[in-house]
Amino acid sequence: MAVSNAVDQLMQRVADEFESLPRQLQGIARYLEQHRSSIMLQKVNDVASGSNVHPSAVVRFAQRFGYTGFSEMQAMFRDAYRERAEPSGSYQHRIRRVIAERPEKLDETQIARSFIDACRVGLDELVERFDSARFRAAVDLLEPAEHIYIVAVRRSFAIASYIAYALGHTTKRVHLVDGLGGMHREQIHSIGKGDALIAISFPPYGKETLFCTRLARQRKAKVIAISESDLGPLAAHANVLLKVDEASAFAFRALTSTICLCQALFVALAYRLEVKPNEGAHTGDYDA
Amino acid sequence: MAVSNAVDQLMQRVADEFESLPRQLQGIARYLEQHRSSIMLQKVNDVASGSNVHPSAVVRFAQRFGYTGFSEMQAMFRDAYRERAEPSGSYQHRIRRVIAERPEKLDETQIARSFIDACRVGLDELVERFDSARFRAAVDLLEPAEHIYIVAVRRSFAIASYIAYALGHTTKRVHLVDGLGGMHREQIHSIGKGDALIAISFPPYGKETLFCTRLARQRKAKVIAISESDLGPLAAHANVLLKVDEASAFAFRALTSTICLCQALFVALAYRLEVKPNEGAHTGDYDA
DNA sequence: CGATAAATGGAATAAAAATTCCATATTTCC
DNA sequence: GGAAATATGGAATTTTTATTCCATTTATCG
Repeated sequence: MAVSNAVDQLMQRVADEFESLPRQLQGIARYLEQHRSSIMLQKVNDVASGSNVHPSAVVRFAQRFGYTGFSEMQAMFRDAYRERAEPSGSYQHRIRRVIAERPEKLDETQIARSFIDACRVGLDELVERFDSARFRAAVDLLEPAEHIYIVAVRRSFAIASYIAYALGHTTKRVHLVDGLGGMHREQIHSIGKGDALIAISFPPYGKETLFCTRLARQRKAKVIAISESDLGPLAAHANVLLKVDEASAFAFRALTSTICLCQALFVALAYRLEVKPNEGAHTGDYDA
Repeated sequence: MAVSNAVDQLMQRVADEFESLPRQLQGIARYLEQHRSSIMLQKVNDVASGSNVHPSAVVRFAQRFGYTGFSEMQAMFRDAYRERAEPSGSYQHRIRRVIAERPEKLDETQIARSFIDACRVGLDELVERFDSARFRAAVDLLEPAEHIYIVAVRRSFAIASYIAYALGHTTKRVHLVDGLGGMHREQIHSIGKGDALIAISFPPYGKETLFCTRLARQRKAKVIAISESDLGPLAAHANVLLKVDEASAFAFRALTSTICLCQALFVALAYRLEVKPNEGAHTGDYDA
């Protein structure tokens, strides 16, 4: 966790001066930041290749920040690593230490780590319990639908928001039932046979979400439900239910497994539809 | 995902054959075991000195275990470190290799598992690179603010949506800059000293988000930025920047690490404010 | 638009580091 | 105890890697 001061100091200075660096030196700066843990192992040519510059540019970069050359700057990364070469302990060891210590008042770092650890466990379980047949069935239901409706409320709305955004990369007609102006009913009213609804809800279930799934089913649309159990009220109205058992810590339930599963669902659908993604590609300044 | 790697295999063979090694090679064996985490950084002369042998003995040791020389054996230590230190990069490289090597159609299950695995790696990195000082600083900035503004667009909007929902559990005055009716500017216009802005954006950055962070800073509000790098445009206007390096698979970037970090941030704030959560508790049918 | 400064590409050179090969020492075996 | 095999020390050589220095290109400024 606590990284070496010298590397932090260098990276801070690099960040401070970034705007005023020539283009190539900016590229080297980005490369160093992305690969700071392995700079100590790389040849000047590796850094140059990775940054799309000539090795002499890497030497100039180092000299600009006060080192005699790449070797001296690299030695600093290497020394920093040596200082902390003792293993920091496995995940289990660290979590046991936190539990054993358990100070009466947790500080922010401990809270954050516990929360993140709980989320990691959640993802581990997501993999273990992954139901291939249901997942494939969900993709099968989404693929032929021209219109896809999405509904979720409050905590889960973030997921619905993302799915709507992601589906915007396809040519599906996407209807996000966001309840603007209290118009959940009006927004779902047009659903019908041949359409699909993605409904996301967890206990205590959102009335709006339940209403939408019931109506969708009545109208012979396909319902893909995302929830924590087959035993909840969503299951009865769903053609397929994808189960997510979200982790929780400090009484707050995570969303990581749900967003992960939904992103995977979208990626699988995109793959099926042969969508060519433009995320990560710089398309002017449209994405964020 | 942790595999018995080449280093473990070598060390096991060395252990098996230890008794039958000449005295000097035994000394090298001990040295390697004691310093396995830093062999990748050492010159053959360093290993020789540390083992009280001549460098040529180290070359002979390596050759005895099937390597052409010290360099080849050392490269194996180095590669093992790279797998651990940059799992995301290595994983992304691996998944690209899987895609490249399998021109046949991937099925949904493979896509889902790969995506989830990438997200797990992302969370592992979130823990490894967790910056306590920055995280605490973010909580310190949010705690005293009466008004908290949140801005993110498109893909990242899901995160903003969740934060707004979560903050609804506190008595903060929450302003979600959702751009309804094209009114980003109007929604942020009231921000001022003593307020806080949470801005979430990744390359390519949202103009709306950048505008809001600039204005917030001009108005002397505190800006908590969530982005992937100190070198991006958000950093210049942020009081504190929380870094998230999201995994991506099949050209789609995940959101799991970002949502996880933001949830941890909220939980830490809630703890600081001594908020008593009602999530997970059945309070009629309000939550979902 | 031209002069000047800065940035860049890259071959030549320098330095560092690994390996080879051989003389000598030590160990093993008959 | 001596011959043969193996181990060891180390200088010379080779290979690898970093740095220097300069020509060319690009950017900046008046």
